[in-house]
Amino acid sequence: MALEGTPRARARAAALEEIKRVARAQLAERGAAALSVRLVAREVGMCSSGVYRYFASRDELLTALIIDAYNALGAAVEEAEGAVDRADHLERWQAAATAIRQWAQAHPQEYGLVFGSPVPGYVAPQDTVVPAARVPFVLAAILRDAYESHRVAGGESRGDQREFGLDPSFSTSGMPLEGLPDELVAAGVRAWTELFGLISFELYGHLKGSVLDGDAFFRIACDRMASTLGIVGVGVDA
Amino acid sequence: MALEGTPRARARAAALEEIKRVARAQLAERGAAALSVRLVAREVGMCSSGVYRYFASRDELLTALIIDAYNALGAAVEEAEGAVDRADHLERWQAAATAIRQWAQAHPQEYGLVFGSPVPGYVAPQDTVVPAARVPFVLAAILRDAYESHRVAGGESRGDQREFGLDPSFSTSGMPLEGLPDELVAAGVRAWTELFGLISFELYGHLKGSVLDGDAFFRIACDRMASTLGIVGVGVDA
DNA sequence: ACGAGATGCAAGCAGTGCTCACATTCGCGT
DNA sequence: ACGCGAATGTGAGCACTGCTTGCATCTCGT
Repeated sequence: MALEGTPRARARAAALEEIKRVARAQLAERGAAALSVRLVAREVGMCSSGVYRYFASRDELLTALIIDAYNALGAAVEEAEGAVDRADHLERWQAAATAIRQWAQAHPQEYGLVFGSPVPGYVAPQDTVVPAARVPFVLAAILRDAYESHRVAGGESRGDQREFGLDPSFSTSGMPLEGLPDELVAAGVRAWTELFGLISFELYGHLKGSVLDGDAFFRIACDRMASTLGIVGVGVDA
Repeated sequence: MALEGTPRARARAAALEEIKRVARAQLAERGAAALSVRLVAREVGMCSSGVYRYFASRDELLTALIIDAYNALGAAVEEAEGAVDRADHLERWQAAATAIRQWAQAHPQEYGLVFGSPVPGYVAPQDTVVPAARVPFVLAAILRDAYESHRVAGGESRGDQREFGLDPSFSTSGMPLEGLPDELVAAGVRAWTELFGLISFELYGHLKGSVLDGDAFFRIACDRMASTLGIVGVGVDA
């Protein structure tokens, strides 16, 4: 990992990382709209136009930060979920969900960059799809493991995902969802959206006045979601 | 309604509305970040500094648009839900949910302004809370009506909303939720967040690759939510 | 050792939000 | 009916932005 490539390439990579580091700091404390190339340049110690040797535009810099954010969130979730007994599916679900929420609260601006309203004419480049899939992948794996550990005869995928509005290529495109009943996959997607809907609503203050103890509400909500998905704790029979 | 107040006041109100109209148009086609006071001023036909007689800052103009957006969404939902047989709770739920989704898709930028990531240091002023409550109010009323029409003995609120993380003042602050079991109120809040989470995810492209037929998926998801909340159609016994 | 390409700089363009001193104009109280 | 004061619109200007371009410089691979 360390010191690979020519010195030139290493210097370039270092500068790139330094710019992103400074940009991330400014993003965190001033918000995405206030992120200024000139300010970043000043703080990095170079002329504003120098940054354009590394990022063709402000948008491209933002895109880099988005990809980093996806990866940071993905890594945090993978680590938290990976530290749990594989057989305790409920705890794995709770760990993953809690990790998402905690990361969001620790990095609200980066979270907003990714899951908030996209900036004006912004279209997500292809580079984001792999990092973006890391969290759904973790959640899907929990769902599949839980399903397989309590599998009962029948209830297989009936191949009519379209009835649920699902994309037929979804279950076969790397996501660990093969063989799961469509109904369950659809419920999983619903839980996924609820998870992020809840976290976003809480983060953006829409729950002010209705939810007082965000921790408690979130924990219970996750419990209910897991229960709906047939995800149970260790030592519990289906 | 028409022609109230002094001529001055009417002229001012007209100018205010005209500015908001133009701003809303620009917001719709260029996004919130690109909304420019100078451009609005030009299009309205006055010098850029003139608009500052009406809005103290760009942020204040945006806030006005946010309030209008809340009210437009609220009105759309109220109208759609109000056109349904009062006794058909399931259809009322579907109508309200569908109205939210359709409004969001018809006004993505305004929706994003309200439910997306808040701009940098932005804090929602108090003026937004009443308009913001219109949609939750409609949903809560459906939930209450459904509950009361199938009420069974017991299951009342036990007064320990805190256990669910709920705000004790929530049920008694105008929202039509008095007397509902805490568990049900909590489930209602969850459905509320799922609804907006789903709409946001779809609108922002996070479901690309998993959901193919958004209409179908949304309809089924709403069905399941309603079912979880005990909201059933007319002529169905509890 | 040298040449080429990568890197950084300064100046500049067009645009932004916002302020301020200045006209004008309108309408309310007398 | 009239005059004064407030409300309204103007234009210049400040400090900032993203981004481009021509030029120098410096570094690394051959």
